[in-house]
Amino acid sequence: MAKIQTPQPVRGTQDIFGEDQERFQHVVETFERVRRLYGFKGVQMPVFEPTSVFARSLGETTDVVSKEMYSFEDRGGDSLTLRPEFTAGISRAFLTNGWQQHMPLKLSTHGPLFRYERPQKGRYRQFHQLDAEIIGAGEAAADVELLCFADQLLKELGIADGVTLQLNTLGDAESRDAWRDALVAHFQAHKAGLSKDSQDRLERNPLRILDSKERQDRPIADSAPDIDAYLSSEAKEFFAQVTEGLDACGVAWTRNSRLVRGLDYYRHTAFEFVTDRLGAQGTVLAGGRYDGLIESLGGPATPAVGWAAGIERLGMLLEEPRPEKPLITVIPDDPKDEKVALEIVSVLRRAGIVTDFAFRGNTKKRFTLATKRGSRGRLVVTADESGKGIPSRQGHKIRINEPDSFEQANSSLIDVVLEALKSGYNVVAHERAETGYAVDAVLQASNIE
RNA sequence: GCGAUCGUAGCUCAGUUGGUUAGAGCGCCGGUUUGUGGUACCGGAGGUCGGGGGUUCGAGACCCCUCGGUCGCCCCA
Repeated sequence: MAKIQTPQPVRGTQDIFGEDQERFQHVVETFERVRRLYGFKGVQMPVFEPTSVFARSLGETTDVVSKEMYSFEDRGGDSLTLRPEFTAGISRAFLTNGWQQHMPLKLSTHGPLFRYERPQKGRYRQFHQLDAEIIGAGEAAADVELLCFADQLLKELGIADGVTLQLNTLGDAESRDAWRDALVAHFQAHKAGLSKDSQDRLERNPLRILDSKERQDRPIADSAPDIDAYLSSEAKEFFAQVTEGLDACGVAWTRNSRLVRGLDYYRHTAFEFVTDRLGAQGTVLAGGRYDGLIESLGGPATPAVGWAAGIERLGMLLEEPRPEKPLITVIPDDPKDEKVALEIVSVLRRAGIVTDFAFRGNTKKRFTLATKRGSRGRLVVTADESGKGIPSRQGHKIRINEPDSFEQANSSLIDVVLEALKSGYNVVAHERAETGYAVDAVLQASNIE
């Protein structure tokens, strides 16, 4: 028989399972909880959009657009792109749904994004982000609220230690353009001293030379003019309001005048929460103000701010998550007892008890499984010769034990389980078993049909 | 796209300068033991050594190509 080649996953994709899945889930659940505290509405977006949505808003010359997008033609001949980020799609939705009426609109979402990049740890071709945006608010208070949200999220995830908020302003459109011209002039004058990468950047993305890691670029980048000299008084005032607001909220920040954004649409506030624990993938949450974006998509001039955070990266920073364990495993003592056991399982689950049903193998195997899954207690269902048990069948009793507490039969777990069983049965009798670390009980159906 | 490094059982890895039937631990399956089943002991299954080509009497080890992982650059969350 010819052996067929097993399929490989697509490069840079991941199957998230076990502990990774628990980390992922914890990040998303914490995000969902905190965003409600701040009054952000959830929203779901399509995973693909017309290519022009991203091409126009991100800037044609950016790396993301020019070489990292998953773009394809559909059967109707339209060029579509798997979303490489959230902001452009949300802006498009804002326009096509007439969400102007809800301004200022606070939105949040999370889900998969796609970028054709070289995979590394914490960087995938299909990756996942949290996202928060405030659309239609030009006030610095919107920036402050968004940053407080981010700060609280990181704190509640327990990863704020070792993470610093770096803050900068790119000024309004005029400030930014004037600064950019000055930078280009400065770098042009020192072009010969720049690294090859940075010489390329001079054409495409001169702002990026500022945070170059190339040693030979540092003196030139460090001596480049700061934005401050080019800020209009309005832009200066705006940034001051943001920093004062952060101080009022108790959010720690540091000014990084070398912090810039890669995408064209950013104005004013730019920020990154950075950790030193993830190597080259140190940025854990980043964003800024993008007042020009919606206009560039053909809409009315609409101020907006937002951020995004990598779920995988946040998950990697989390403390060891405690695994999900069933509270109790129900074990029929004999195949004949399975139906009754299932009935009990249903009653427990409906009463809110996390219950596992051991359905494979002999009784010993079922106990082994209960141990392996880490359930705190076992509930064994056995036939009861006294005939006092669950009516309409021949009579059953249960035995509950908790292996971790051999000495204490009257543990809280046993009480909790007995209490839950009362929602479906009358517990007519229960007593400590002869072995000393278990409780036997007889159940009687409480509502007889 | 560039540079470095790695790829042996389901998992983590060992396999000495190329040399007979490729090993261990954990996990899995079966059995014995045990205080309700933790533990301990015995046995078993499972590998075309990422894939393809080459050098050689002989390759898991050497060479080339290719596909993946990891780290850095680029870019970015």
